[in-house]
Amino acid sequence: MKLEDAKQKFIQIWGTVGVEWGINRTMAQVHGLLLTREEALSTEEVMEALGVSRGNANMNLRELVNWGLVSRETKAGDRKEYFIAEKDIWEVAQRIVAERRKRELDPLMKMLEQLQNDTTIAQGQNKEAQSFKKLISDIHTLGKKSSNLLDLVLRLDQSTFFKPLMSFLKK
Amino acid sequence: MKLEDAKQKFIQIWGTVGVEWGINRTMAQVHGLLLTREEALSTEEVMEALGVSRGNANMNLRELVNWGLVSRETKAGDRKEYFIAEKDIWEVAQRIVAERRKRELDPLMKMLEQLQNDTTIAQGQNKEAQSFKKLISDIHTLGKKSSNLLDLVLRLDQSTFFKPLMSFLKK
DNA sequence: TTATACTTTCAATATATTCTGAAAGTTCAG
DNA sequence: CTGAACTTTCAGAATATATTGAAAGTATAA
Repeated sequence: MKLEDAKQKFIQIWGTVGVEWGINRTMAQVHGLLLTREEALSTEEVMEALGVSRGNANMNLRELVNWGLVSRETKAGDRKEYFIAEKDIWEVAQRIVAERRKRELDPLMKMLEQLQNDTTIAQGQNKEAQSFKKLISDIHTLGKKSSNLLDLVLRLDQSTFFKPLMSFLKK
Repeated sequence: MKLEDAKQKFIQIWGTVGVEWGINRTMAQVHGLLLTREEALSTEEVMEALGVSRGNANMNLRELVNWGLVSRETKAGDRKEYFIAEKDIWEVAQRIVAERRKRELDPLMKMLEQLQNDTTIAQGQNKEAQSFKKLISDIHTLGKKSSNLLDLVLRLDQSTFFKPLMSFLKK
């Protein structure tokens, strides 16, 4: 398999993975494309390589920059902007996890707390109300624990994670 | 806030969370509904409570059963099937994590391995090919480590996870 | 076996998401 | 300024996903 074909295949795989993770396909493909390139690419080059429109390329590049997965570069004597992906895959994973926690887990916790307040004030002590409160509380606790676990993992540095320092992770 | 309103709000929240996680809204709402009910509900009751069609209710209940989040029940002298959710939230989380790993992470690893083979055979030793191989290998390694970490977490029992036994997770 | 009670399927429809591309906006060299 | 080079926006079109509901399928009691 030629190198270009392999890169192309990787971009497709990355796009599919993105969709499974609830990220849009083009955004993941643009990310995949930039991961395979050492040099920064212009919007034009991304459009060309993936066959997408200017608007689409622009929007997804911006979103990748927002996620901290891609950064903008400029070249002297050139007005274009160029885009380059963070290549350290541990850094990439950390940013994705951090971003998703911020967007998904944190708001859920807030909503559960709100619901806990609303429910605590007005409920009687009947069995049905009790078990509903337990449900909310259990989910909240699990969310908090998961969040703490993510913190722990994010605080590990790459070498700690990659080298089998924790015996748990060996094999 | 009345208990019924609070339950209703919880179902909406759960639906929204589901969508963010890439699960369809109705499936998450049905799950939310069943989590709030001690007794098993029939398809009719789910249709009624959420205002969805028979086909939709049927399909999403089946999918929840596939995920192991809901089980079927029958009552003596009654031909209907009833559905009841697993209430142990730790069990719920384990099943969701296990299912997503099976559907998302495992296939990704397979595809990366395939790509590694394809690439190793034919590539030269130029710098570009080297860094592409490193990219694939880094992603593969990270995936493997993540998978091992998930295994560890799934092997913990609830009390280990919920009680602050691991000093890491305290606070 | 037949009628009834129930479950499942799936083509048509509705809804939600993503993409396009031309126009408007911005920046900057000259 | 002015215009060329570039970026951003956004209404409409295309695509993908979810839902409906009637018809077909299945199981059981009598």
